[in-house]
Amino acid sequence: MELKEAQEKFIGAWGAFGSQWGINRTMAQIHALLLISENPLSADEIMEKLNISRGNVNMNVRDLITWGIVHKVLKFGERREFFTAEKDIYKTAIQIMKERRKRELGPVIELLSELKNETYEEKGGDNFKSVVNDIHKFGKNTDDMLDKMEKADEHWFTSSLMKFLVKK
Amino acid sequence: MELKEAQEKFIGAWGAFGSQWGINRTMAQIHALLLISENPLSADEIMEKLNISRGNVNMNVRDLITWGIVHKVLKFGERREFFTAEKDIYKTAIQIMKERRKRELGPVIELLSELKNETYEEKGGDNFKSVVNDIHKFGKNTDDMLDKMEKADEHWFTSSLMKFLVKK
DNA sequence: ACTAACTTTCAATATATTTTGAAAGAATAA
DNA sequence: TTATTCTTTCAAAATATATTGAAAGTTAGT
Repeated sequence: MELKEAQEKFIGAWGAFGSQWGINRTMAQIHALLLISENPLSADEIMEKLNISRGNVNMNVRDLITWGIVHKVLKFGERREFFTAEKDIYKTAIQIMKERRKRELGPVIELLSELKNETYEEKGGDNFKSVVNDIHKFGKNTDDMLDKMEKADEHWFTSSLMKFLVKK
Repeated sequence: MELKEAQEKFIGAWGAFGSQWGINRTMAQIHALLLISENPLSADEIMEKLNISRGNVNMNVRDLITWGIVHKVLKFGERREFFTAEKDIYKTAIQIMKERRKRELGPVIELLSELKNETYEEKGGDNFKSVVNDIHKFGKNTDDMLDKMEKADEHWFTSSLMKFLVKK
């Protein structure tokens, strides 16, 4: 196989994978491209390699930056901006979990707390109350776990956690 | 707050949450509705409560069934089918992880193995090779972890794992 | 076999999301 | 200041996804 072909397969797969998790295909592809590039790339290079418009590159790169997994790189004597992705896959995964936790899990847990503490005039709704309680508990557990993971050092995940879980 | 209002809030939130994770809003709402219903519901009841068409209910319910988190319930003397959701939130979460693992993680790991074992004529692509290796390793770890979780008993997650992770 | 009750299918339609590209905005250099 | 290079914005267009509903299919009772 040619290297280029392998790289394109990788980018395509990463894009497809991302889009099953609510990340748009192009954003995931840009991430993949930056991940495997030897050097930071300019907007023009991304446009060219992925065959997408300038506006599209700009929007998705900025979005990746807000996710904290892509960074601007300034080169001396160059006016343009270059972009690079965090290469440590562990850090990247933690960063994504951290963001999703903040953006999505947080609001849900808040609503569940609210519903949990609410009182109702009517009788019934026992199953509703118990489901809300259970999900709230589960959500809190998950939230605490993610909190711990975020605060843990870089290799804790693969060392302690994985050993605990996998015990090979 | 009225019970009904609380329930609608819950269904809405669950739908919004799901759609950020690649699950369509209606499917997530049907799931939420079945989750909090005291009794199994018929297609007509789902149509009515969520204000959606018969075809939509049918397709999404069937999809939820293939995910293994909603089940058909037959009532004696009733010709229609009724549907209910697994009420144990832990089981539901494990089931979703199990399915996603099978459907999405599997294929990606397979591609990564393939790319990893590939040999290239050209020089270079060192970063590409190392990224493929790292993601492959990470993917395998995650896969092993999920495998362990699936095989573990029902309360392992909240008991052992959570205690290990959270240590409150 | 026939009918009534219910379920499934799927082409057409509606809705939502993504992408484009040209114009406006910013930064730097001359 | 003015030109040049690069970045950002955003309305319009393209694309993708979800939904409808009527027709076809199925099942069970008479």
